[in-house]
Amino acid sequence: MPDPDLAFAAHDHAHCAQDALARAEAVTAAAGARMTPVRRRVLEILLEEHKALGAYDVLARLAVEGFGNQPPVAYRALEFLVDQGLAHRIQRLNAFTACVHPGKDHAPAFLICRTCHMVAEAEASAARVSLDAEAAKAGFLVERSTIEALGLCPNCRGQA
Amino acid sequence: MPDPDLAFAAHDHAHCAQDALARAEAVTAAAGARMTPVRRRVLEILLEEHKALGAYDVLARLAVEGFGNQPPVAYRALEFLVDQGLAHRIQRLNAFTACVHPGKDHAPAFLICRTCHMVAEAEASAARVSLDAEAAKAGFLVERSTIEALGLCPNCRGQA
DNA sequence: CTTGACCTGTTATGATATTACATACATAGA
DNA sequence: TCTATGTATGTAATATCATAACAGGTCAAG
Repeated sequence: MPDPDLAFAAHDHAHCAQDALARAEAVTAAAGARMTPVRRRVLEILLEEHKALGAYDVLARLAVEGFGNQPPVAYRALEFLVDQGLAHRIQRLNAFTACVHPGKDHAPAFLICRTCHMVAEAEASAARVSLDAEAAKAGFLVERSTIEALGLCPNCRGQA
Repeated sequence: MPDPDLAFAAHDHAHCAQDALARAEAVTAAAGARMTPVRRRVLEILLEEHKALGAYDVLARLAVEGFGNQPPVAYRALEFLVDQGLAHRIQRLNAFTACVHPGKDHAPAFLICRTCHMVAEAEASAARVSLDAEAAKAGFLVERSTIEALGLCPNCRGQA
């Protein structure tokens, strides 16, 4: 993860989002998957901010733009994006966020600010190694793991 | 955590559960909290197996036993138990599991078997240290974190 | 024996997610 | 080009998870 925790830092977000979108196109092309209008639009919506959106929030946006307005429309597009590694599901929030580093094979930790609700990705490999090792002691084989932190982002810390 | 990953090992479960219950009484007494019939019963239900139960599963059990049969009855008892550290919420499952080590101040990782659905607690401090450090690099202050692993428990690995 | 805090129960509703089925589209093979 | 096949989308209906708001009951401190 070359640009850690981008989300909290001031950055050219238009560029950030456009870059992620371009990479997403490349990723799906490489995987032989189809980046359809709904899917692209959902990704764009998620990319607008470094926050997590609920499926119904996304759905509402889609509906006014003439896409379907039933839950499966949103859930399917979101599932596709998650499968392709273009978005992540935040368990703690029952919500979804665009991946900032599409293309990289990664399983990040998420830093969720309880005040401004921004969500950043953080490198999680060290934590995962510890977890896998601890699980191995019990004979448990970890296939996937969820690591999410709730707390205060640098900006909100300053204000408190 | 002195008896790591108890859940997956053969053990005298009646004793395990009874011990947890006894400690729970001690914990609540020490906290000046009330271990009422509903709350005790919910804890007992959770202690019957090393699995996670949804609030509505618990509620159904309560209802046939003459307790209230509306969701808040279960959610309130579960919330109480979680607050007291007597139960944990498993985010990934939207479900709850009894704490195996009540009284110890701990924030474990959870090992969730995708086949038999058993849930074990594992030591998470090393992983937490890594996570906190990584977050600190971004200026993020971690207040609480969720670490959950999905995979195969020793028993189910054997069968695969 | 009353007051105040807390617990329980109920109604109602809100929020999140999936199943099932019908229709439309895209692409590879005849 | 046509058409068969897999895949994507749209919709209705329903399942699952969770909370707000309020009424009544219990308990223990003063």
